[in-house]
Formats: sequence, C-alpha cells, structure tokens
Amino acid sequence: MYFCSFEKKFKMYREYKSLNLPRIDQEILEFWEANHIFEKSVEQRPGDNRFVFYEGPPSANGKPGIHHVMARTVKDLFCRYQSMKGKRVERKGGWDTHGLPIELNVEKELGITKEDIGKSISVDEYNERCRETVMRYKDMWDDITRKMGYWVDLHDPYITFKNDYIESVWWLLRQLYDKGLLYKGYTIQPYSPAAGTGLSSHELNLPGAYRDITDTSAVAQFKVKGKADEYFLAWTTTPWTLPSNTALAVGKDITYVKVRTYNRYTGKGATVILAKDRLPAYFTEPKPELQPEEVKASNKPIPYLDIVEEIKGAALAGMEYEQLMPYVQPDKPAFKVLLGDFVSTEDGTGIVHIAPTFGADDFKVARENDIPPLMVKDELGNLMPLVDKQGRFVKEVTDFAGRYVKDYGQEEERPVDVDIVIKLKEEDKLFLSEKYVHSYPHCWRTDKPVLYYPLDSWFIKATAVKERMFELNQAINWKPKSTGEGRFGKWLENLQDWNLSRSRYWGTPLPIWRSEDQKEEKCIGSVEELKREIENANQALGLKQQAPNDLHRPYIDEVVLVSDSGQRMMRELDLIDVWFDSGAMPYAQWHYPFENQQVFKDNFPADFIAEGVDQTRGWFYTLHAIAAMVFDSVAFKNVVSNGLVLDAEGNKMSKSKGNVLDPFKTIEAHSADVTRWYMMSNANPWDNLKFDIKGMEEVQRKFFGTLYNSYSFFALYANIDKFYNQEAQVPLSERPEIDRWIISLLNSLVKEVDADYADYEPTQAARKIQNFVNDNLSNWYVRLCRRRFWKPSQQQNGSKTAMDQDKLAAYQTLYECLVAVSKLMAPTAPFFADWLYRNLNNATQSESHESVHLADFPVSNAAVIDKDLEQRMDYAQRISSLVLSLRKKEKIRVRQPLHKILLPILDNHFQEQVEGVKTLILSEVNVKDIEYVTDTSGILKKRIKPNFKTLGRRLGKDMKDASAAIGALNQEDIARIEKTNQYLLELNGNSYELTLEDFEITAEDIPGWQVANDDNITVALDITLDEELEAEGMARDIVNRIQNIRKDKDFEVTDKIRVALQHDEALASAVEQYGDYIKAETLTTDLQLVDSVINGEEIELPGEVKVRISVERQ
RNA sequence: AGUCUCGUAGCUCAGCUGGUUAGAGCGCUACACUGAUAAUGUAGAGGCCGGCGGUUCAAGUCCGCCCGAGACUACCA
Repeated sequence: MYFCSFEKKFKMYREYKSLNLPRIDQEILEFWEANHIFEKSVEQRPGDNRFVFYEGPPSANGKPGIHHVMARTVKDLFCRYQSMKGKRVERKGGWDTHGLPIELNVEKELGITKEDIGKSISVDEYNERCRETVMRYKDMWDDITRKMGYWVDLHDPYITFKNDYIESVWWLLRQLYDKGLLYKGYTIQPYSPAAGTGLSSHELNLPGAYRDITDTSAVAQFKVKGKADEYFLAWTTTPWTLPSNTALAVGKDITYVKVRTYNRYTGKGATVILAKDRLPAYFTEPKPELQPEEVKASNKPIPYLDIVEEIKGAALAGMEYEQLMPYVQPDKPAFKVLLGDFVSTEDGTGIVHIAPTFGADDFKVARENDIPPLMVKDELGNLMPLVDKQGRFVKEVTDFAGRYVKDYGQEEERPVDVDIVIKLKEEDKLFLSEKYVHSYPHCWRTDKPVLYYPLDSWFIKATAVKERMFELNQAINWKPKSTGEGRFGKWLENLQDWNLSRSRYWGTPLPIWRSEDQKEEKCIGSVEELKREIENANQALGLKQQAPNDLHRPYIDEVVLVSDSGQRMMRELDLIDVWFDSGAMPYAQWHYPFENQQVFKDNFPADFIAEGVDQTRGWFYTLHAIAAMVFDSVAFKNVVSNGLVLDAEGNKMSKSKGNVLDPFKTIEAHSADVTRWYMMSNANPWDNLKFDIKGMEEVQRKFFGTLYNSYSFFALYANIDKFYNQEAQVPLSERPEIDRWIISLLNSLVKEVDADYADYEPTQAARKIQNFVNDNLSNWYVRLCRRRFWKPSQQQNGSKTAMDQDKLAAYQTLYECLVAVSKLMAPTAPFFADWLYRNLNNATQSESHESVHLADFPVSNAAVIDKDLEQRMDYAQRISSLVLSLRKKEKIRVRQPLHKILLPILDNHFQEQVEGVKTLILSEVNVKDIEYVTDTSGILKKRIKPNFKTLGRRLGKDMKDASAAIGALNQEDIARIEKTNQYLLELNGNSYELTLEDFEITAEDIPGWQVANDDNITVALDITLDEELEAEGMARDIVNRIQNIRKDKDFEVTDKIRVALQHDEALASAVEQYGDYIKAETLTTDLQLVDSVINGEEIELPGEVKVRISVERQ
C-alpha cells in the first residue's frame, strides 16, 4: 500500500487518485476492529474520571431506519468527544424486548388474535414466539451499528426479558410498593366490548381508528331541586350514559342565564339554565308574547320569553337536581352541580353531564367532589357499571335491559339512544335532540366502536412526587431547553398517576399476589423472596411448588402463595407497562441491587443521554420518574432530544408512503461520515431534518472534498521535500504573517469547538470546522501559500539542499492545521478523521497514538491567538476581493501587474493593520503598491449616517427627523464634526449635543476613480499601464503557457526543461527583462528566442499575438 | 383540543440582548484562473423575513391573533 520508503524510519504520505469515502469507512473499520481501538479508547482512561452514558434500548423487532442513524450519531459524537477529553466512557448496549408491538407482530404472523392465546396457542408457546421474534433483526442492528461507526459495547448488553433484569424491576416495584406508591384502582379506559379487551392509547392511535359516525345527541332537562319547572340543560352525544348520570359540571367563570321559554315537544312552560355564550345556539330572540305553539317541535333555535337572571358558574356549584333516569340509586349523596375546568362553551350548553363510569373527566371530577358512580352488583356480588362488558345494559335499567349501547351488529328497530331520547321526550325531560356527526374511536381489530369503561388497573402514584420531579427537572440540562421547560415541564405539571397495567402476555409480570377476597396482598421484590414465599406456601397449603426458571407468564401465574392469615394468594394477572422496563435500565442493567452495587454507584446518574423527542414522555419520563421516586435523584444530567428525519419534501418517513430511506444503502453509497456530518451540520439535531441526498452530495464535495484536496496537496509536496515533521519548529515569531494568522484562527477554532461540544451543540461545532477548512485553510491559506511549497529550496553552499525556513514553516503550519482538524472532527466524522490523522501521523510518527480516537482533544493556546492579526487578514481578504472585482469590471487580467491601489484610511490603526498584510494583498491581486489616501488629501468623499444605537434612546421621537438632517450634511459639515468632535443638532425646538460617536462616517468615493465598497472599506485601482508593466504581464503569460504545456505533456513537477520561443516584437522586451523570472518559474534551464520554431505548438498571447513554442524535457 | 418546535432567496440554513442597503453555501447565469485541476476565484440575477394587528423614534427580531408543516399528549359533554 505504501510507496517505496527511502528513509527507513519514515513511510511516505499516502497519495490517492481520488476520494473514495466508503472505502475509507471500510478500511478504518477493519483497522478499529483488528486493533481494538474502541476498547482501548475506553480502557486507557481512568475509572475515577467517568462520563456516564446510558443507551436507550432499541427494539430489535423492527429494522433500523435512517432516523436511528441520526439519534446514534448524537450519542456517539458526545461520547467520543468526552473520551478524547480524557473521560472513561463506557457504553453498555441494551435491547428492549417486551411490549405490545412485539405481541401484535407475532399475532399477525400467526394469524391469531388475543382471544386465541391460551386457546389455540398456549401462553408459553406464544411467549416463546415473542422471545424469538424479539431479536429477529439483531444482526441488522449490529451491522448498522458497526457501519455507521457507533461505538457501543454489544458484547454484554442488557436484555429486558432476562430473569436478572426482571428481578431488578421487581425490586424497584417493591420499593414503590413499600413507599405506598403502588395501588390498584379503577379508571376509565378505552375498551372494546366486541373484542372484550381494553385498548392502549397506542392502539387507539392506529390509522383508521378514529372515524366519523352519526350519533343521536340529546339536550336533557335536569330538574332543579325544589323549583317548579326550572331545569339545567346538558348536552350529550351518548344518551346511553344518561341513566348513569350522577352530577353536572359547570365552568367557574362562565356566565349562565336563566331563560323562560316553552318545551318544544310538550309545550309546557320551562325556565332553563345554560351558558350565556351558548344562547344563540338554541334560541333566536326574546318574544314577550311568545305562545307555546310557536316553538313546536322545531329542531331550529326557538324564541324565548325573557331572561330572568344571569349567574356565574361558581354560584351554581353545589346546587342539587333530581335524578334524570332513576333506575339505580347511588350509595352516597349525588346529583349536584360541580365545577370542572374542562367545561367550555364551544359546543353544548356549557353544562356537562357527568357519568363517572363512562368518561375520564367525569370520573376524575366526580372523585374529586366525592360524587359516587352508579354501580350495580353482578351475580358474584362484584360492583359493575350499568353497562356490561359486552356493551349491554344491565337488567336494572329495566326499559333497556340487555340492549347494546352502540352498534355491535345487533338487529334492532332503533338504536337504544333513540329510544332513550323518545322516553325523555315523553317524560318532558328532553329539550332538544339532533343527529350529530363526530369522530369516534373504533377498535382496530373488530372495527366496532370503543367504549370508555371503568377497568381495574395498577397505578404508580406519580402525582405524589410530582413537585419533587418538577424540582429535580430544574437541574437537568435539556437540549433544546424548550423541550425540558415546555413539553417535559408541562407534562410534569399536569402529571397523572402512571397506569402500569397491561392485560397482555409478553412482558414483565406484576409481582403482586392477592388473596381471593382481595383483602390481603404481597409484593415480591426478589427471586429469593419468591422462593421463600413459595416454601411457606408449600408448607401451609401442602403444595410442592418450585420457583419457575422463567419469571414470565404463564409459569409465574401458576405460583400460589399464602397470606399471613393462611389464604391462598394468586398473582394479579397484569403485566407492567414496557416503559417501566426501559426506565429501570440504570439499575436493571447491572442487576442492581443483587449484584454490582459499586458499579451502579459509579454509573448513576448518567451524565448524558440522547433520544428522539418522541421519547420525552416515554423513556425520558420513565427514567426520571423511577429515579425520583426510588432514589430521589435525577437519572440524567444532560439530555439531547433530536427531531425527526423527514424526507426531502418534509413528509414523515413511513412505510406506507414508500419514502423510507434504507440506512445501509445510504451509508454504502455516501459513507457514514458524510451521512453523519450532513445530519449534524445541516440543522440542529433537535430540529426536524429534511433528509435530502443533494445535501449529502454537497457535504461530500464541499467539505470532505476540500479537506481531501488540502491533504493531497500537502502529501504531494511533503513527499517530494521529505517533510516528516522532524525539524525543530520554526518559532511562530519567525513565521510569515499568514502562518501566524492561520495558527491564530486554528486556536480560536479549537477553543470554540471545544466549548460547543461541551455544550452539546454539535451543529455549531461542525459548521465552524467546515468554515475553517473551506474558507480559511483551503481557499486562503493553501491557495496563497501554494508557491511556498513548490518553489525550489534555496541551494545552500551549492550542493546540499536544505529546506529553507519559509518552506519549512509552511509545512509545519499546514501539518499542524491538518492534524488539529482531524482531531476536532473526530467525534462527528470518526472514519475520515482517523484516516486523515493516520495518514499524517503514520508518516511522521510525531504522536504515539495509533488512532485519532486515542488522542487527546486539542487544547487551545491563548498565547498564539491574535485578534488583531485575524482582523488584519480579514481586511486583506476583503481588500483583495474588492480589487479583483475592480479588475474584472475593467477587464484587466490578473496576470497583468498594475501600479497601485488607492486605499482611503479613516484612522491610523486601519493603516497599520493593512500595512501588516500589504505584501499579501499585493501578490494576491498582482499590484505593485498601496497608496493610502488620507483626509488631508481632500479627495475623499465621505458619507455620514447617524449611529442609531447611541442616538435612538436620546432622541426618541426626533430620531426620524434627525436621520434626515444628518443624511443631508455636506462634506464640510462632516469635516467639521471630525475635527471638533461635536455637533449641535436642532430639531423641533429641541437641541442635542452630539459627538463623533453618534455618527458613522465612511469613505465612500474617490471622485475620478473606479471604486468598490464593502461595508466600511473602500478601494480604488490605478489602471494605467506602462511598457514595463506590460512586459511583466507578458512574461507572466508566457510562464502560464509554458506551464500549461508542461502539464499537457505530463512532465513531472520537478522536471527541468528547455524552451525555444518564436521571436515576436511583442515578446522581445518581456523575454529580455524577465527571462530569468520565466526560467525560474518554469524550471527552464535554457530559454531561447529563435526566428522559427519547427516543432512545438502554437500559443496565443495577449494582444492577439500568435507564436510557436517548443518545450522539451532536458 | 392542548403543549412544544418550525415557517427568512429556487434549495439548506445564519441573523447575538430590537438600530436602518437582510447574509452564507448550494443551484442558476456570465466571466476569469490554471503546478490543489472531476479543483479554484469574481460578478450577476434572485427576498412584502408565512399573514394580520399591536408595542416602539425604530420590528426578520418583542407581544397577541390567524394560517401552514410536524411532533407529542389527550379525547371532551
């Protein structure tokens, strides 16, 4: 692979035909693996200086997508950075292996539904299938992990279905249980009567779950207690819940009115109460003479007699009313008006009917106000709501007993809602009934409507530690901040208890056993305890049970324990929410507290985690909640939540749209580094990324291409000159301005990039590196210094060619920059960075690290940062740019030297600064001199503007006029202000004393010259030519043509040549005066002007001169 | 429905605590350069800074409302 080595100690710098990034990926990957670079990068750092990272476990049940590359780039980058900063960064991998998606997957593959489990397939068979499925794509995940360069330890990952893991989870649950934070309660959950199962919100969010259906809505009249003909009006889209009504809710600040009118169905007089804002929805206008006939049976708003009273909702609270449909009596006082913050006046009447058994809000507000739900006892004596689990009314609701409350395919004359409405109408309890179209959730499996139904569940009383969680969150550094304060903070403020229960099969079983009468229970916190309890039970109940080898269902369900009073206890059949599994990883990954107590202590809490924003209420929350509740601690100190990866059009990538990008193909085609760099540099990781291949190509060309070019350039000449960084460093003070400049910039860059990485700002870091490489290193430093590298070293003592100091300085400077850049970019583009570093360092052996990832992050040297110098070079760049634009305007080629630049100067410092970079500017733009034009010359035309910042505050309203007045000042005024440093501004009767700093004065023009401006710099160019300049210009053109020929003929850069040039008047003085120059530039040993050139080629020179020239290798 | 993010040139993005010609890169067009050459430089065209209203001497920037895109959470009479 390496070229011949002529000095044994050094290898040459590797040179390439072209940049092939995917091959670099491959080569470096092999190198890392063969030499265990990842392991070394961890182990070489001391254990008492850790940076703790938690890997959020992916599920290997699905294939990795491009968004995973995004999330993992963020993770990898900061870990690599901290590694280079000297931290020991262990990264234990993990797999999330439980949960509904896995079960659904298996069911789909087996073509079964949940009901089949335990019937057509046994639970252990089913779980076995889940266990197999779970790791289905593990190889693919491992592969993408390698290929994208994500360093994570996959040899010993934590796996959530392992017994040890489950045991730690049990231990955590036991801690919560002991703190009284675990309880069983019932709550209103989506429930599918047709499928006989509760549904998770995940299932409700499946596409197609919400569909528009037409329901019969009713506005019912609830009779106010103790008043004749006075009613609360409440609207419902589910009349079947009216028999279960036990309360009404109003808004505290909503204004209600009492309206006298007639019932449209019965014609009876009625005073109805509703929100004032909702009046127009039901009534037209007051009509004191209104007759009952006028309102008859219209579905439209009706007139009313008058408004009797206005009342705030707060004043209604506590009022009682008569039960609307008295089938079942409550066991406690009910039928009261409550205050609910969810009440709005957007639709309905502003009064909400409350059926605590069939609505989440209803349930909550009723419980808070101690209003009972309406329940009956089933045949076993258990309480149940007025609708059974099949979705039918219980027998106690006599009129409708046995009827389905929604459409479950039953055949009937009318929906039960309609019959209820008819009954209310007959009883003078109906104000209005209408058809109503709304979106309603359906069970994705049976396609039938879902009911909100009270179900038993186990909860974690998260609300009890809400404040503490909020407090702890204040200490977490969120990226971006808004996710922590907004999304996460708000979530914590409105925290609900955590519903842990899942009635499923493949998950961590809830370790709670209950006696049959439900009065005694035990929570098991370890396998050992389980064994002990089994032993007890065996003795007490005469059983021969053994602790199961697998803690999953169904084996664990078979375990019978015994209560303190000697009753049999069976396990509560629930599994726990998989999110608890992942939130438990800080402990369970180490099998804490059963093993690894010290390891855990060393690794808790995490310094850093990162996942997608969608994990805010997922993993981020569960980590936080468990740490807060069990350890009264944060689980992580810094968290980066990255946004989504969208397609180029900004659509979410989804399989159904077919716009999913295969991460393998992307990486194979464009390399991991381009993918990573593109993702980090294009937008902040927390913003959504519109993933566009064109953007990737741009990154490849602009950044990697340029950096590669810079390296190739360096390698080409360093090999020729045998520069292996062995010489003593040329002191900075002895290096040219431009070297000191790039070194200064480099050190500024190091400082800023270091700070950006430390602050979890990868985009800032990437952009700064990119900017440095493209604009400063390549387009300025290398471009301007090219000839320093290829000019021949000065002969010393006639024989020995030692590199002269200027050339050496150039090599040392460029080398230093390239090595530093490789280190700065290493966290983000680990492959290319290592390739670059190793190409450099393998040749020079200057550092002992075999990989850039084992090196230390560069340290900025404040002593070499020279802001004045940086500004100087900025002037040089801008002035050069202006001169070039003038040349272009005047159509004068750059090879034609010119006499001078005129540069107006406004202060001495500016002149000093420009003087420092004068030679640079002159050679860049091919001009002989700079002439500074000062004020005193009197030829400058100046422009004056107010300084809005200083004046704005003082002048206030007069600012506008001041701006006009100041703009109108003439050259003499400006001169006077500059001289006296004061100006009295009279405006609108006010006078203001202004000083120089209240103005911005710029030189704008030099009358009679072509000028160009850039902000506060103005440049003019002297374009007059004389013979000598023309001769020099011609000489340069001749050099140029000879160089082209050299290149056409594929001469080596070092080949010496002989040149014969056909004589022409136009060339004569050029060759005469600049012959030596031409020879030196082109490595010509012999330059002849001859009458005719037989061989060779024709060249064209300025002035339409055509001559023949012959160029021969010596 | 609520919460949060985003909306600036054809595309991707900068625009700090409000300060007066709104920037960069890419793309496009033209020109130049040619010992980094499947590179490089210069110039040009291209913007009611999503809309409306407000605060202010001054708004891309602050506030309110609306529209659009997206995410999450919830599902409501």
